[in-house]
Amino acid sequence: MSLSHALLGLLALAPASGYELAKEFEGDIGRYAWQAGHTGIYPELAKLAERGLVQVTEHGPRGRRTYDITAAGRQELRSWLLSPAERGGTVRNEQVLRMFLISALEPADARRMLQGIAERTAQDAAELRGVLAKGADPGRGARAGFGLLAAEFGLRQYDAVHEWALWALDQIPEDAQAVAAPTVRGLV
Amino acid sequence: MSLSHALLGLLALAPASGYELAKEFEGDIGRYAWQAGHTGIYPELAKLAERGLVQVTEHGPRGRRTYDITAAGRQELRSWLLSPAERGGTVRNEQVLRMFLISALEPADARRMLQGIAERTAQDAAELRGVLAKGADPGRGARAGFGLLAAEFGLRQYDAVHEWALWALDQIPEDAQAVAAPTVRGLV
DNA sequence: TATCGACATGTCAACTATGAAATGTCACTG
DNA sequence: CAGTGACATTTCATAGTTGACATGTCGATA
Repeated sequence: MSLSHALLGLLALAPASGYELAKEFEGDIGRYAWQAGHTGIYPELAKLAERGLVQVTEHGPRGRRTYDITAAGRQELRSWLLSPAERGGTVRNEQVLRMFLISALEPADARRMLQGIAERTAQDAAELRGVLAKGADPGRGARAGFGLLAAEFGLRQYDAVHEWALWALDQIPEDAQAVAAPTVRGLV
Repeated sequence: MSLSHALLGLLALAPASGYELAKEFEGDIGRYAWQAGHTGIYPELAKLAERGLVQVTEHGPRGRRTYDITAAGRQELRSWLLSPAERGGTVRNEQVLRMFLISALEPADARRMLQGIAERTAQDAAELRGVLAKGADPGRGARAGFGLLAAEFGLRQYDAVHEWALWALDQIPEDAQAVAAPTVRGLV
C-alpha cells in the first residue's frame, strides 16, 4: 500500500505525530501525490509500529505520540523507492479526468472550461511563485528539502497545464458552429 | 463518484461495450487520469442504466451490450464538468508520491532515482512524439479529439517532469558527503 | 474563570476498488 | 475439426478509503 510508504517517507524527514502527518497531507503531498485523512493515518501508524518500521519516541500532552522511523523502516522505504518503479501504480486524479473529458463537451462549453483551467493554473502558479520568492520556508524546518522539491514540482505542473490549456483553446474553433478538427458529438 | 462520470464522458464520444470501455482505461485516461478495471465498470454501467443516464442500444454476439449515453446522461456530465471544479477532488498517484519522497533518500540514492526518472520521461516523451508524428490516430476514430488532447497533455506532462528531474539533480550535490542546500537526514 | 479554538486520537458503517477465478462465445488457422 | 486467442461478462472475497460522530486536553484570551 502506498499510504504506508508515504508515512515512512514523511517520518524519514522528521519525527511527527499522527496529527501532524494528517496536516502534512493537506499540503503539496495531498494536492499532487496522495491523499489521506487522520482516520486512515492513525491505524496505519499502528500497523507500521507493529511491523517495527516506526516507533513511538515520545509521549506528549493530550495523548500525543510522536513517531519516528526505525532502521528497518528506512530500509523498507529505500527498497520501495529504488525498486522496480516499473509500470504505473495507482493513478486517480479527478482534475485531470475533467480535463480529459473536455472533448465530450460542445465546443463552446469546452472553451469555457479550458479558459477556467488556464486562469486557475495561472493564479495558482503566481501564488506559489510568490511564496517561493519570499524565501519563506516552503515546507517547515526539517522538511525544507521536501518542500522545495515539491513546490518546484507543483510550479512546473501548473505551468505545463496552463500551456496545455492555451494550446487546447487554440485547437477548438471559437465559433461553435465551425467545422474543423476536434470532432465532438455535440449536446443532443 | 468519478468513475461514473468517466464512463459518461467516454460514452458521450461514442457508444461502447463494457469490454471496450475497459480497454479505454488501459490507455491515456488510465495512465494520467483515472484507473478502472472491468470488474468495476460493468456494475457501474448497470447503475448508470438504472438511473437512466445511459442505455443499451445494441445486443451483439457473446452477450455484448453496447451502451450509449442518454440526454439525461449528457446533462449530468455537462453539469459535473462545468460545475464548481473548485478544490482538489480525489488525487492519488503512486509515481508522483515516489518523486515527493525522494528527499527522504540519501543524496546518492536520490540522484540515482532522479536520473531514472529523467531517462524514463525522456523515453516516454520520445515514444509519444513518434506516435503523434506518424499522424497515426492517437485515439481511435470517434475519439480522435479526445486522443489528441490527451496525447498532448501527456507529452507536456512528460516534458515537465523531465525538466523538473534535471533541475532537482542540480539541487542535490553530486558528492554524497557535500553540505549544501537540500538538507536530508541520511540513512542512519 | 468561562469559553473557544487548536490539538489529538479514536470508532464505525458505508462505500469503492482490486485481484482471482469462472464461464462461455466467436473467428481464424492448421 | 480441434485448438487458440481475442471477445465479453460475472461473482466474490478482500482490502483500502471516507465521512460522520465521539471524546477529551491544553493554552490563550475576554
